[in-house]
Amino acid sequence: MASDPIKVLVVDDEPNIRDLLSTSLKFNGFSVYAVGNGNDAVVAAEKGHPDIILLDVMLPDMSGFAVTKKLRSMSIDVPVLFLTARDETADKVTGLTVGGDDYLTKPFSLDEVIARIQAILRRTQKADVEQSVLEVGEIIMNEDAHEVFVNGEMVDFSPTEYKLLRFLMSNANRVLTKAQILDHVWEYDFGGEMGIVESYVSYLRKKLDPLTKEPVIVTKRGVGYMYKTPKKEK
Amino acid sequence: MASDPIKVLVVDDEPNIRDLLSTSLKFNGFSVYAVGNGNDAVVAAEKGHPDIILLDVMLPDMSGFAVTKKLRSMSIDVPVLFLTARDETADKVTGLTVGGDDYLTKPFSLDEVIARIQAILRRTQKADVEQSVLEVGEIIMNEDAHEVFVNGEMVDFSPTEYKLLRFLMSNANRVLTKAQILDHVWEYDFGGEMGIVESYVSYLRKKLDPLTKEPVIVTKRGVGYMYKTPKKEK
DNA sequence: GTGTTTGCTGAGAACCACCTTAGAGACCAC
DNA sequence: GTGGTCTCTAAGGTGGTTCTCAGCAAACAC
Repeated sequence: MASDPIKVLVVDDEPNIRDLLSTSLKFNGFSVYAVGNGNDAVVAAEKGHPDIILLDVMLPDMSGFAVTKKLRSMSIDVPVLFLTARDETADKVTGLTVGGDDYLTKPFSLDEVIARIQAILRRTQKADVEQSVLEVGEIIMNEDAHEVFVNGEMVDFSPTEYKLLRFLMSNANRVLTKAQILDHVWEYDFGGEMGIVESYVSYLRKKLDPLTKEPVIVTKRGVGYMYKTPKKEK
Repeated sequence: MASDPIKVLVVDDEPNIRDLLSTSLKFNGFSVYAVGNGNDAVVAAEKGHPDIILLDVMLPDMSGFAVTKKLRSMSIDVPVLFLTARDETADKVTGLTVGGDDYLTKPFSLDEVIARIQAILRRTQKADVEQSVLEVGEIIMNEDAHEVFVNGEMVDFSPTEYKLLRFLMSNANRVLTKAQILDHVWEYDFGGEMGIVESYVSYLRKKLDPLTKEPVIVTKRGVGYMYKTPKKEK
């Protein structure tokens, strides 16, 4: 977070998604510009020099692929994170993630978006982003390899468990409410109850606690959960 | 409290709640403007440039979500603290804590409102507010972690105990009547007796006094209670 | 001193938050 | 398909939390 903020261009025709992404990304320190169709996207990419583009595949005027093709032909090599509906993924997206590109299926979770953006920027070295290794307390999380080591021992996690742990770790020593956790770790259209957070915290504890000196995830009754490190800092 | 006062826009269709919040917030040094429906809220947010909005989810003309959506689409990124009825929480909460936003269920306590507002402003760094660490006398309260240290030793408190202690500490060396305490720490529709304040003061003392040199909560008979620090500051 | 008021505290009942687990169903790999 | 993993729900159990009450102690007034 030292130098200039990372510039993100968001391209999606659904205002809801656009606002959701804008709000979330801005809050995470990115500079965001959002447009709703392909033509505007090309213009914005040309003039705004974004560091990365979040690009919906289905746009009203032209496909997201056409947008990138146009950009490449203009020698604009900004990396792209495609957003696709679940059924578009298999056949269409394959082979598109050339270069540093990647794709994400809708509905996604906000924490996942941030993580993917940082992964792409790390790979393309276009900007200084957070380390790919997140080390907090007794746990080391390697974002590139998707591996977690607890006091030197590797532990397997399901995708959701991994995302939850990452969110807790990146907010170490701060209480997070179940609503916050739900909003960031689960997909944005999740319609279920907050009890699922309790379940997944339970799963994490079952795997983590046998390997740590003290419980790392503490319950703040009536408030939420907190990933706690032994050392106390301000 | 150095520079300009923090501007709060209150949006609620119930005049009682509006007055309650306005009075309380003004008394706490905020500059308050209150409206009763969504359209007025959008106009007020546009013209008044508030630092934060307290927004009821159920409004007569449009939902609180629609209001924020409209604001976001106008690139007005002011953080929002949603006010929801208890039964709305479960299904509707998803997406509320995106960005710097947060939510509070009705009925709430006034002290909680202040604390949440300060927490949001702290996170979004939109204004200079109090530190997240409240240190008064021998007690250190970390608001982010919801942890309290008494002379270096961590002490657990229930949510109500915590709120009471926070209220006493933030009014250190000032006598608070039981009625004041009840009004600020308990939910605004609490129907019980003031004896409960005595009970909770007793709970606090039982936990605090063994760790402090002298009692920190003193009784002013016939008046109320006071959190007392050894050194006296203005 | 006596009586009255006010505050303190422990006990207990009702409630609620949380933990854990089992299981149904979706999804994926082979 | 078939088996396995993963997600999510539901339900029982547990202990924490809230609040009331009643008896006792302390302060006060006379």
